[in-house]
Amino acid sequence: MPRTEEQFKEMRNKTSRSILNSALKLFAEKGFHGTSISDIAKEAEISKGLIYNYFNSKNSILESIFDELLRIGEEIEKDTFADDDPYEQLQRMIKRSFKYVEEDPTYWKLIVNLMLQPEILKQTKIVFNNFNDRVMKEMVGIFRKIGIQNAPLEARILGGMIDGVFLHYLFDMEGYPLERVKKMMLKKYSRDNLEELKNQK
Amino acid sequence: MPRTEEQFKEMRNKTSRSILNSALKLFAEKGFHGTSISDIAKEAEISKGLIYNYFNSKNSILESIFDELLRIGEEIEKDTFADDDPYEQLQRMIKRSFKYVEEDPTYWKLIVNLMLQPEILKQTKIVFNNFNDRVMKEMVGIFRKIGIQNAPLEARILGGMIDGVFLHYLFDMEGYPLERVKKMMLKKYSRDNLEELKNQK
Amino acid sequence: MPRTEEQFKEMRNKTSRSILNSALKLFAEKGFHGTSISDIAKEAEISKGLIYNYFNSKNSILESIFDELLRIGEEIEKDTFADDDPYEQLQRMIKRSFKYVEEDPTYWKLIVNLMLQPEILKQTKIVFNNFNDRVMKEMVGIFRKIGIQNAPLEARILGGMIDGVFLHYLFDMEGYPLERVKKMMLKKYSRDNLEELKNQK
Amino acid sequence: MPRTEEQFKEMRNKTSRSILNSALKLFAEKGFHGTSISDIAKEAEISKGLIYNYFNSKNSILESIFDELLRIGEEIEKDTFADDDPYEQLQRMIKRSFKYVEEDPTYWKLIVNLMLQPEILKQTKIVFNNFNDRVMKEMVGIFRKIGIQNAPLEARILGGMIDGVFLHYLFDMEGYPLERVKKMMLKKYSRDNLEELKNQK
DNA sequence: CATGAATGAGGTTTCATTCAT
DNA sequence: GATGAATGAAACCTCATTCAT
Repeated sequence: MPRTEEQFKEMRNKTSRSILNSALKLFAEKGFHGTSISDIAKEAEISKGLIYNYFNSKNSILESIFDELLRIGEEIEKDTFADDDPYEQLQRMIKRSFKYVEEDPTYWKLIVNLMLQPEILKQTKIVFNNFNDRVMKEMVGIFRKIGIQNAPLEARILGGMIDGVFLHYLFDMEGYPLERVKKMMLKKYSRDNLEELKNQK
Repeated sequence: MPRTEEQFKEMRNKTSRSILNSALKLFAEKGFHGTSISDIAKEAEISKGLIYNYFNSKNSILESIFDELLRIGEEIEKDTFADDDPYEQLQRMIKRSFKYVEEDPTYWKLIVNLMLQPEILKQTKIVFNNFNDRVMKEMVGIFRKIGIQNAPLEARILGGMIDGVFLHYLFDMEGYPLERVKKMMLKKYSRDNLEELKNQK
Repeated sequence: MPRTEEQFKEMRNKTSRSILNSALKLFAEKGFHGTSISDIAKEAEISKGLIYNYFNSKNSILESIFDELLRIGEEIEKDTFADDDPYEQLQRMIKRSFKYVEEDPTYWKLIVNLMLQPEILKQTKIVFNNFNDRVMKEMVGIFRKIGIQNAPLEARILGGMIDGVFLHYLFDMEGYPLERVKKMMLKKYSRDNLEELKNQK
Repeated sequence: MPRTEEQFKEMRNKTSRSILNSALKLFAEKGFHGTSISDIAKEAEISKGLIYNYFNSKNSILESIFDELLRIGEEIEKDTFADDDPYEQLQRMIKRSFKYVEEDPTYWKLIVNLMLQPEILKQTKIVFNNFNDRVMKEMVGIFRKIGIQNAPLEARILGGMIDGVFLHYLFDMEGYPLERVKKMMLKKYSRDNLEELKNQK
C-alpha cells in the first residue's frame, strides 16, 4: 500500500496534515464510528467540505492514518534491530517502545482500537499481525542468541508485558508510574538478570 | 386466558438474555457505535421494536451489560483472594484470569473497548480504575507477604503481563499459544522462582 | 350514525365505559395524536390488548366518543328549545350551556380540539357545523320573536360570547370568575335589558 | 470560491423562514403531534435533513414560532393601548383584533391549539395567561375611564366575545359573516351605546 | 375476557457526502 | 482552494396493532 508521490506531497500540505492529526486524535479518543466528519472539521478548524478536497471519504482518512502508522512502526523496527549485541538490543527495544508510547499515546491507542474492531478496516488484522510476527521473530532471535530456553514463550511474555503496561498506562495516564515501571523492566531484562534466567531450569 | 405470571417472566427472561448476549457480542466485536439496534435485533432474531420493550435505549443496554461485567469481576475477585498462603493465591489468581478470558473473551474485549473510549459510558473509567486499584492492592499485599522487594512495581508488571498477553491473544485467537504462555507464567510465579527473585537485589 | 343495539349495550359495559372515559380525558388533554393506546390502557387500568376487544382501532374509539358527544348535544338542544316564551328560552339556553361546561369541561375541550384539527375525524366539521347552524337558527328565531333587529348577527354575537367565555375558562379554570360572568350574561340577556336593546337603532 | 457571508445569511434566512412558515401552517392545521418533520419538509420543499441544519428538534421549531407569536402579540398590544380617549381605544382594539385574525388566522389557530394542549409546550400557559391578564387589565382600565360599572366582568365578556367570534370564524371560514359581525361589535361598543350601558343599573 | 410479548410501519434525528458559488 | 447549505440513507425510537395463551 505505498502511496503515490502525489499523495505523499499532499500529506505534507498543511491542511491535510491538520486533518490527519485531528482525525487521529478523535478516532483514538472516540473511535472511528464515534467521530463524525463534522467533529474532524471542527477540530481542524476548517469546513466540512474542504475535507473532501483532500480525502475521498471518512474511510480513506483512516486508511491514510493507518499507512502512516505502519511507516512509523517500520522505522522503529529497523532502528531497533540494527545488529548489535543482543543484550543491548533488548534494552534498546524496551526503551524505544516506551519512548514511542510516551511521545504519542494516541497512535498506540488507535492501533489497539483498530485491532479490537477489525471490521472497520479490513487490512488491520493482517497487516498488524504480520508486523507483530516479525517483531516476535526478532525477539526470539535475540533470546536465542542470549541462550535463553523457551525463547518463543519468553518473547510472548515480554511482548505481552510491554503492551499490557502500555494498556494500563492508557487507562490511567495520570496515575500510572510509567517511568518507574520502565526502569524495573529494563532491570529485569538487563544482562545480569538474564544470566540468572539462563540458569533457571 | 392470559398467560400466567410465571410464563411471562420466563419469556421476558429469555428475550432479555438474548438481547444482552447479542449486544455484548456485537459491542465487543464492532464497538458500541459500530453496532446498530438493527444488528442486535438480527443477531437476537427479534424485531427492532421489541428491544425497546426491554431497554429504554441503546445506551441502557450497554449499562446493563456493564453492570453484569462488574458483578462477574467482583465474584472473581472475591473468589481469588480468599485467605491462603500467598504463593497459592498468586497461582490461583493467574489461573482464574486465564480461565476467565478463555471462557468468555467477549467480556474482556468489551471492557478494553470501553476503557479505550470512555466517552461512551461515563462510569467506565471510574468504576474500572477503582476495580483495578483494588486488585493491584491485593497483589501488592501478596508480594509483600512473600517478601519481594518493590512489590508495587512487581504488581504493575504482573498485571500488565496478564492483560498484555490477553490483548495479544484477542488479536489473534487462533495463532496465539495461550495454554503454553499460561504454563510459563505459572512457572515464573511459582514458589521456587519467587524465592530466587527475592534474592535478586 | 346511530349505533346498533349491540353496540349500545357494549357502551354500557363497565370496561368499555372505562376505556371511553379514559380516552375522552386524554384526547381532550393531550390531543388525539398526543395520546397513545398505552396511555389509555394505563389510565383505564387494563391491558393494551383488551382495548381491541372493544374497539377496532384508536380511531374508532374517537368515533364512539364523537357519537356520544353528539347525542349529548342533541339532548341538550331538545331540552333547551322546548317551546316557551323566548325570554325564558334564552335564559335557559345560557344556563344550560354554562351547566354543561361546568359539569364536564372535558367534552367541550375535546370538541374544540377536534374542530381545530378537522383532519383527525372527517365527520367533525360537517356534523358540528350542522349542529351549530341548527342552534344558530333557533337563536335567531328567539331573537326574532323578541323583536330584536339584526337577529342573525345578534345570534352570532351571543354564540361567540358563550363559546369565548368558555374558551377563556378552559385556559385558566382556577382563575376565571365563571359564576359571576354567567350572572352578568344572564342579566345582559334578561327581559329588561333586551327591551332596551330593541330600542337601540 | 466560497459564497460571501451575505449570501449565506440570505440563504439561511430564506430557508429558515420557509421552515417556520410551513411548520406554523401545519401545526395550526393538524396540530403539533399530527405534523411530522416529513410533512414540514414537504411543505417547505426541502429535505428532512435540512431542517436539522436550522433547528435542533421539532420542539425547538415550535419554540421559535412561539417566540414569534409573542413578539407579534406584544406589538399589537403596544400599538393598541397607546394613550388616547378610551372610546377610541376600544374601537381600535376591536378593529385590530379582527384585522389580526383576518390577516393571519393561522397564528390565532395555533395559539388556541397550544392553550388547549399545554403539555406540548410548558411555557404556553404561563406566558399566554400573563399576556391575557395584561390585556384584561388594560380593558378594565378603559371601561373604568368610561365609567362603566362592573368593569372587570365587562372586560371578560368583551374578551370572550372577541375570541368566541374568532373561534366560530375558524370553524367555518367561508360561511361566517365576519365583516358584519365586526361592524355589529363596533356599534355595540360605540360611544353612543356605551353611554346607554352606563345608565343601565 | 384478559394479558402483555411481539411486530413493523413510520416518526425523529444524525451524518457522510455533494454541490453551487 | 474553501465555504457551508442541501441531500438522502440509515440510525434510533415510538406506537398502533396482532397474537399465543
